[in-house]
Amino acid sequence: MNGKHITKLGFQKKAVGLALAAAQIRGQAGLGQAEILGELRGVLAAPSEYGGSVYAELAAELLAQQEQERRGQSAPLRDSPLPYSVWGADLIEPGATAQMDMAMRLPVARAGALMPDAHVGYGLPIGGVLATEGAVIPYGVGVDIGCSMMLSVYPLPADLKAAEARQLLLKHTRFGAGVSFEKRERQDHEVLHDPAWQDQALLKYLHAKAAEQIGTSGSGNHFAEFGSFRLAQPDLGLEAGEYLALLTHSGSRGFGAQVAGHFTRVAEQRHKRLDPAAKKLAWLDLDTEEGQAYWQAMTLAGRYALANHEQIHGRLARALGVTPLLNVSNSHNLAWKQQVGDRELVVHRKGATPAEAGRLGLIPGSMADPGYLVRGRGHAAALASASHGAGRQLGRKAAERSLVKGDVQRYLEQRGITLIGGGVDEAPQAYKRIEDVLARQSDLVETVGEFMPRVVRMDTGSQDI
DNA sequence: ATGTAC
Repeated sequence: MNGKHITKLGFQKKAVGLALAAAQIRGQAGLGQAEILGELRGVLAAPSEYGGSVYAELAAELLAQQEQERRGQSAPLRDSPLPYSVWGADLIEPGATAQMDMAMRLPVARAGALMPDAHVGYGLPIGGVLATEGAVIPYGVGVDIGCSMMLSVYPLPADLKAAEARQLLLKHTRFGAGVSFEKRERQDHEVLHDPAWQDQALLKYLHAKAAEQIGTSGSGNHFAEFGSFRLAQPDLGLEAGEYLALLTHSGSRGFGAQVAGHFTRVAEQRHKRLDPAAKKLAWLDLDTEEGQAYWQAMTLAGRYALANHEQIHGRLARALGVTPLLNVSNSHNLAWKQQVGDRELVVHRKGATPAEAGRLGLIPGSMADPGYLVRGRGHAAALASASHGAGRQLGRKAAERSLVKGDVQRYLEQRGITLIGGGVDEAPQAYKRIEDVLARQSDLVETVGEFMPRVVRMDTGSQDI
């Protein structure tokens, strides 16, 4: 008798172990394998009849699992989507709108909005904002949980030599999938000592990876770049003018990716009868153990991602020998509990910047276009959100197919950009014009300052620029 | 996004 016999009967998750334990006891009582399997079949068919037996614990777990399934299946999709507001509809591909429509048909959906950088993603589109009640959607947060931006403005003129900036980035940042910091370079951080790591087997398991990778940047659209930050008028305690600044885009690395993967699978298991078109929008109820576990892991991944930025900025500030005048950061892949009207809802921002009234946020353009420090206006219909960047206008493969390397190189040269790494799939031409995107959301955020990249580091793409 | 499943 082993786990395979048990799972073959149809037992799942925790029930497998419980069934094995009960089978062992029955075996010791002298029953044969066939007899035990027969009894287990009986328990599976009618768990409520085995309350007082050796199978009591197993039966209770099965009943709980059945209840979970019923919950997930109790409310079907709405026939039509709840209404939601769209910013910059002329910039948004139909596929992204279709995904948002689907999200607004979920029984747990209450409100939503689509930002002008929106494009197709898994489940919820990138640039999608979705408020649910009592439930959280792993793919409503995204694969890179806590993906975020950080800006440091230094008390230095914006004339750092490109060669020096390049050396600093090469020495103090780490890019690439799977990369970690060398053992002797590794730094500790408060977040690694959070008691939450001990609360779940998954988090315990992922702690070592998190400790190895902290302070790294990863791959894809993540970057670290020196540039000039321009403040048109005095603000935030700074005089108007140009400053040297560092802008970074990073996330929760392998740790967050595995948390996302795990809980997405759990959510999909819970909603097996959900319309296949909404499969990637499977949710977890917050009043379940799993929902709470995801919330805890997601929150930890959000703080871990910001800790990555802190270490990147800490290393570079030390190397420059300066203390920043200003440090701003924001997550743009996360869910928050937020008061919406008279209810507390779960607001998912998947590639959307929190933009409550007065709150600072960072909206990057591309490796060769300006990014912006913005101040939120707290627009209610946008659930106090804005775009998280320019947004893709070409998918990665489409960019590699259609963009000409010489055109990309010329674009960088014309703007005086020094690039380390970088792939054609991340070329400026693969993104919407940041000016267009900002123009469509002037009622969501006001511009405070402009950051122009000068020396940019990214992971190497499959096709170098 | 990650480097492929506790």
